[in-house]
Amino acid sequence: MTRSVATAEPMKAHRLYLLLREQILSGEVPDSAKLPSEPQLAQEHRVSRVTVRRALDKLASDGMIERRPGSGTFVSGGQTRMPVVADLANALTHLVEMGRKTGVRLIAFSYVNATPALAEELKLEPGERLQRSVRVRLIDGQPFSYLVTHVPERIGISYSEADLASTPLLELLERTGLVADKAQQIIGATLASPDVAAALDVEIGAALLSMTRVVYEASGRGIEHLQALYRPDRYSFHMELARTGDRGARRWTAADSRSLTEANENNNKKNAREKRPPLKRRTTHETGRDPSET
Amino acid sequence: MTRSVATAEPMKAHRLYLLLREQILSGEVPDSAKLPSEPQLAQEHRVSRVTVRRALDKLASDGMIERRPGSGTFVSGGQTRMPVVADLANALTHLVEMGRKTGVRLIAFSYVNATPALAEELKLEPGERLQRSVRVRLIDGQPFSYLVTHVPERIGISYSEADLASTPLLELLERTGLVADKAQQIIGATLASPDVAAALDVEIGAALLSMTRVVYEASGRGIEHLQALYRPDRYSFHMELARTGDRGARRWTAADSRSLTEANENNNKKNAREKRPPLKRRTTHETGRDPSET
DNA sequence: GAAATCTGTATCTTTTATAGGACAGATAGA
DNA sequence: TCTATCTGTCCTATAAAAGATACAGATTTC
Repeated sequence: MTRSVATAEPMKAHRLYLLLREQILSGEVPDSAKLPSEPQLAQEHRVSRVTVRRALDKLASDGMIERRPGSGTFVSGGQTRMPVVADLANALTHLVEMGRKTGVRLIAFSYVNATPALAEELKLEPGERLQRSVRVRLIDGQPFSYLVTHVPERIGISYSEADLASTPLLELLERTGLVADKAQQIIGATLASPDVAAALDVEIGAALLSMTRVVYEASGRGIEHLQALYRPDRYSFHMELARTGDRGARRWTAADSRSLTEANENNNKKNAREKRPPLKRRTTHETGRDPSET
Repeated sequence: MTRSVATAEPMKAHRLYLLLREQILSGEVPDSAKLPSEPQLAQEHRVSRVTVRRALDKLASDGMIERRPGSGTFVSGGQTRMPVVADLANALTHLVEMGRKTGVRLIAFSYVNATPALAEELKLEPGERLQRSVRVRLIDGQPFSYLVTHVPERIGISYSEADLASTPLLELLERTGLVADKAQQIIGATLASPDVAAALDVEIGAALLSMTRVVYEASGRGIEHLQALYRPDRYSFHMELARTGDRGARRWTAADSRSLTEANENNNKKNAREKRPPLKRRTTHETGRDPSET
């Protein structure tokens, strides 16, 4: 229960903007292709031309489209997102090796009581003390993931706040002698709430990839609960599958992998955004701070 | 370029509604817990109480919360979503075995020219003819996925429109003697555009899980391009991971799996929604139809 | 060169989401 | 019982998003 709804923007226009933006970025609308005319868009989307116009204005100021009076509106070149790093199996360990600068911002750090849901997932007693931390990961200075982790207090005290801002949590855990044995991941999707929207530098209603991961040690007790939110334009899950087995019992075997997606250079144009509301962080009793990136 | 933006709803209210809904459904706010008071919510989220009220009204009409004058607003019991079926590796083949009734609705069927993006992904010539089909999968009568598939024409003609409405595409392909060799999947997130929103029976701005899959035959040529959109409350990707290897070279090995999520029964209450706009399907030149479920 | 179809621009109106109060009735705790 | 704190209701005011319309200038097409 910490979040806030704000922003007063032309809504229909903004929606249309997000939609078109997506279609362009995803390559659904080819580069240099001509968009439907404003009246057409207006009709198709059941809004007035003024609204369409507002959406296109935004796209134009993002440098994503080019408007040619008399002829039409066109998609600017080089818009399609391209996956860049394919990072096998786990984490971002390889990113560094690949020469990308990653960073972490510690946003919040506190100790809380386990909610029933958390306790159940971690297989702990309800109400048990947990260390809660909120971090944002950056790649080349750009935020791409928002991580909320919960770790049993007895484990959490073995490392410092500063450690969190510089070292992957799993590594910290294993340093303390704990052995991660198995884990469970669930991947879904959510809307960006205002605080994560601010942290990830996305619009408030934007779609985010979400991953919930619970790591267990051999004894079966949970040692880490991670709730991660990713910017889908900067991070996505990739997997290569191979067809194995004979007919009748054919299967796909997965070689799971994740990958970062190259941020679109064009989007940095007008992205010195106007609206960065005076959002109040740490609404509850979190002792927050913003350590420098690593 | 077929989509429409519509809907005139209280926006901030709606956003707040979605947010709270999520927090409740995800168990972030425990069952039977007391929500912050209306004035509190108003302050935290920087909106007026009227707006908070509208959001809560919606939640209440969904049966998700219970309001007790004088004391507060409480989360109704049995809200947390529970995963039900864990379907290993590929597809939904196991669902049937598990006794769930699945169905397919064929929404559109046509032949189109490959866009550059499609051609590249499928490793075909740009402009090549493709069979395009749009389907919606149902589980127990409830839509959970929206599938847009593209298949090279020469392959597509080997089965009928009716086949599509009754048989999984991959099976159809392999029936024709084609051998799927490898595939690539990318999982991300998107916003629901009006047409898919209608098809999946979700709100228009809702977050959707998206998966893009390209299947190749041994020769390396693409034989299927699938763009799938999932309702995250009904479908999500699950994976169990095991920690393998010694320290220094430890890895997570994945046993990929997906799972369906039990739909929340409470939501069927007022879900005879008012607003189901007279959306026009098949905006382009698609010959559509709505075959009965299988 | 005329017609059709674009985008650019400007003005005016309608609609409505949101804010901000005031107040009654219910409930819980001191 | 008194007080503080809820939700339930009703009202008005304001800001602004969205719609409607008309027209100028560019471009393409025939």
